[in-house]
Amino acid sequence: MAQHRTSARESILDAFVDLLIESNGAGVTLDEVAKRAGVTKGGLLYHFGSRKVLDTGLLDRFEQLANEDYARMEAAPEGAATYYAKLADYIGTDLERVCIATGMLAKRDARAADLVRQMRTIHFNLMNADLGDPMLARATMLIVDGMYYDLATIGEPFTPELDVAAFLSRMLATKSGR
Amino acid sequence: MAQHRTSARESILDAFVDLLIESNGAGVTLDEVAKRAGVTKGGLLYHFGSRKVLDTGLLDRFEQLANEDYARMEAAPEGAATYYAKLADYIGTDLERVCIATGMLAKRDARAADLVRQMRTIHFNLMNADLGDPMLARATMLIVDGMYYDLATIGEPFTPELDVAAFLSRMLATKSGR
DNA sequence: GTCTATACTTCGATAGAC
DNA sequence: GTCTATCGAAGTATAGAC
Repeated sequence: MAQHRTSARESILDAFVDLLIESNGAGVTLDEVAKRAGVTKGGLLYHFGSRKVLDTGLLDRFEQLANEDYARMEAAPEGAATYYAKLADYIGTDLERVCIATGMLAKRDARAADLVRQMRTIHFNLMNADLGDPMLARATMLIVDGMYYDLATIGEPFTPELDVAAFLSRMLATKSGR
Repeated sequence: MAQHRTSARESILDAFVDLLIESNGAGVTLDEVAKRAGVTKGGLLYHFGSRKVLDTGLLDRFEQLANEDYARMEAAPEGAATYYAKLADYIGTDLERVCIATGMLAKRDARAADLVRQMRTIHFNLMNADLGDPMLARATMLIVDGMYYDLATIGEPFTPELDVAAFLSRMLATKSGR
């Protein structure tokens, strides 16, 4: 039974992600999502039976994209830490968008919060395996996260911007001295 | 005209802060605030004429407590950076509570967002003046913020916990080598 | 100064037409 | 499969009694 890869469903999820990002954590209503997706609330509720089902649809998409990224990070020739620090390669991707949207959901959805926690743990483990120094892995992760946070929330790099590569050099230089 | 230091107003603000923290970014209603404060919604709306006025009341309190803390941080004998890194002295204070509550408001209130941004800038400037190294000040701030974030949101220190004092030693050791 | 009662709005969800 | 119409719950705000 050949069936259209139903794009209405995907359009609705796209609209949901967009609105979650734009509304910056405030509530996103089914009416808004339906309007943005070009359907009515009734139409939306045909595809996603309830608000909760819509949330779950987003989290499923997040999980898929995140898993793909873990694999890329682990296999990165430049190493997991350097891969993680390349914010320019992350910003603007579908993964980033779904990630932000999932973060917005995390306040009222336990599964979303779990997925975000799980992601942080996996990122740390990969960077630790790469650098072989838990303290350095931890510091690097915190710094990259913080820089991204400033970039993402304030909309511009905090002044002065930190050169992560230079920071890593400075930190790595201290390893031999222990 | 001696007038009671009207504590109903303060009780309402206390309840508002508590509920904002507990509800972790979800909506806090006037009914909930009123109930927690031991007044009715009508009573609440006598003291704070609208939802927006209640928000403003919280932000005024934040601004006052934050300004007091800036002064302490600048005058700290151990230096601004070390003062900033002492999370144990911050966690559990009224300042922390109001700070979290203000952060919750920042999503839907522009003034709250501005106050948070302003606080970050002041913290950075004080640490930079203390350390005399913008890159180190920036890294330290990001790391302390990140550790606090994990502590506050996940409820426990991320494993492994980073020793900020040791980190500062390692980083400061690299300064002479530039 | 604080409470009760209620009006108005918004949101999620259901029923049923098409 | 998508839309219209509408319900019920929850939220903010107002009017007026006490």
